[in-house]
Amino acid sequence: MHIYDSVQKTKVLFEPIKQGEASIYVCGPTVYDDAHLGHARSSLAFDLLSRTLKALGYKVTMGKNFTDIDDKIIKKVEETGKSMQEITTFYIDRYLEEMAALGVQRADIEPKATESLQAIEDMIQTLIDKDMAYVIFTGDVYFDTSKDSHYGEISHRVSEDEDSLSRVEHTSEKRNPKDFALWKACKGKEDICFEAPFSSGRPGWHIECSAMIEKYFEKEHGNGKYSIDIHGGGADLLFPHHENEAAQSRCATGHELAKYWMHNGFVQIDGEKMSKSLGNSFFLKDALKVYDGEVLRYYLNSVHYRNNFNFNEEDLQTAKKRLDKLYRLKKRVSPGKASAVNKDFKKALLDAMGDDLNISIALSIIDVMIADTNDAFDKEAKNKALKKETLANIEFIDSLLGFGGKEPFEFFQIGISQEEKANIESLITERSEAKKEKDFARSDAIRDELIAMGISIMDTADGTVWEKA
RNA sequence: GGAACCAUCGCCAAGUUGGUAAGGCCGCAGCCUGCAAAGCUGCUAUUCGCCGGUUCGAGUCCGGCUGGUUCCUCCA
Repeated sequence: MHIYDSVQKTKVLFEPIKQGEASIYVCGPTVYDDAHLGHARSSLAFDLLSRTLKALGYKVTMGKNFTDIDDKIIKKVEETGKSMQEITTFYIDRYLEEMAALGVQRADIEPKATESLQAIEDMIQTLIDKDMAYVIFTGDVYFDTSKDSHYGEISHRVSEDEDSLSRVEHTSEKRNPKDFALWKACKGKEDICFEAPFSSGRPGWHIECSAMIEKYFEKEHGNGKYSIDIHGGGADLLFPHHENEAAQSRCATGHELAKYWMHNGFVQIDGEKMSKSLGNSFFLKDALKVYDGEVLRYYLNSVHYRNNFNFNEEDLQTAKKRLDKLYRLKKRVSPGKASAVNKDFKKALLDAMGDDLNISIALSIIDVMIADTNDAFDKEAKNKALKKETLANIEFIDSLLGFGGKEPFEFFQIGISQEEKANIESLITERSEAKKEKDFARSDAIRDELIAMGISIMDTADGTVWEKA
């Protein structure tokens, strides 16, 4: 398996800390609002990574955190009058539900900041004790970036002279402009605070991930040199978030946080990064109202994870057409029992995905398989061995890439109610009778009626089948 | 202002170590069909933003230019 390491800025051979195992930690969402398409893409990208490593035989341990202490959450508490926990559990549940709809496998470890406070405090205290962090008069604790000679190596940021041009505001209490908060002391009585030796307050964002990785991964997955194999997240997290994480962990523990760093590209709308401030964010829940989760998954995963992704409806329809072809083939070989997956096909897919998740190649291999198989069935409709192998191939696609697992006839009927279904069936029966009597005017009229309803029909050797367009 | 990444057919999009352009959508022709749809077959970039350079040979390496995006501030 080769992966692109964003720190080394090149594709490298993945050599895990522990033979045959892979530990991955991905920065999860701050749970103060619904997930948008960007969260989906990140989640999907690392789901693909996890599935690929599993298919290659690695024992994967996936961690994804929930940041459930944060300024934005507190703001939401103030706005809504609800408790912090009410808000965070609500959005965590929503997040998990929506990711499940996209076929994202659950992480093995899902730590929350609120459940890791001791680990966070311990790490901050260690840094203070080592004089790598300092408490200012307000009770805030800052990390002293000047004490870490490796600071900047993750994001390749030159430290010189940055302050003169930087847009970062200078806080006089900070020793260095780039020092960042490990702990924020509470400001008022209504503020949400946790007691700690240094002050009553709450953790800064960066320290959460470091402490959680240390707490949940280091012992079982680390080797004294690294805590985890791969640390992932969106490209915007590289700096400052991951730089800061790496610095804290390095200074507090004496070893590096992660052996490899991977970052996914953005979802863009009309060529611009999707974000709330731009007012162009697209909630996943809204997309899921209109499109099937599996189609969204296929679409969002159809472009290499490191590239930016320009979301638009036309491309989504194209993606759906491509997925449809797989399901039409599945219809052709269903129902039945799967035999063994074709070895060459499996190897080709694994080779593609093993090359830094080259999904484009993987999808093209699938397209070719579909065409070849259809061709073979056109020539020999009752090739039982091929039917079984095709079912196995599709099962493999589902396990590796997370699509193609549905019952094929149902796939084409998503969103159709029972009454509509009955109506469609009776129209088709009527049309078949008209056809039998060679009343083509009547049968074509019925077909037009169905098309007007958004239903397309196909006459096959086994009778007429229909699909929602 | 500083830094990084990207620029391939009408659209989407692959293309480690330079060796002569995957796949999908759309389109055209054909097979199949009562006609369609679906499926299949064939065709569709002498060319990879522009200009130079290195080389027997460059989409792939080097330099410059132009255009786009991102990061430097919360952010997937």
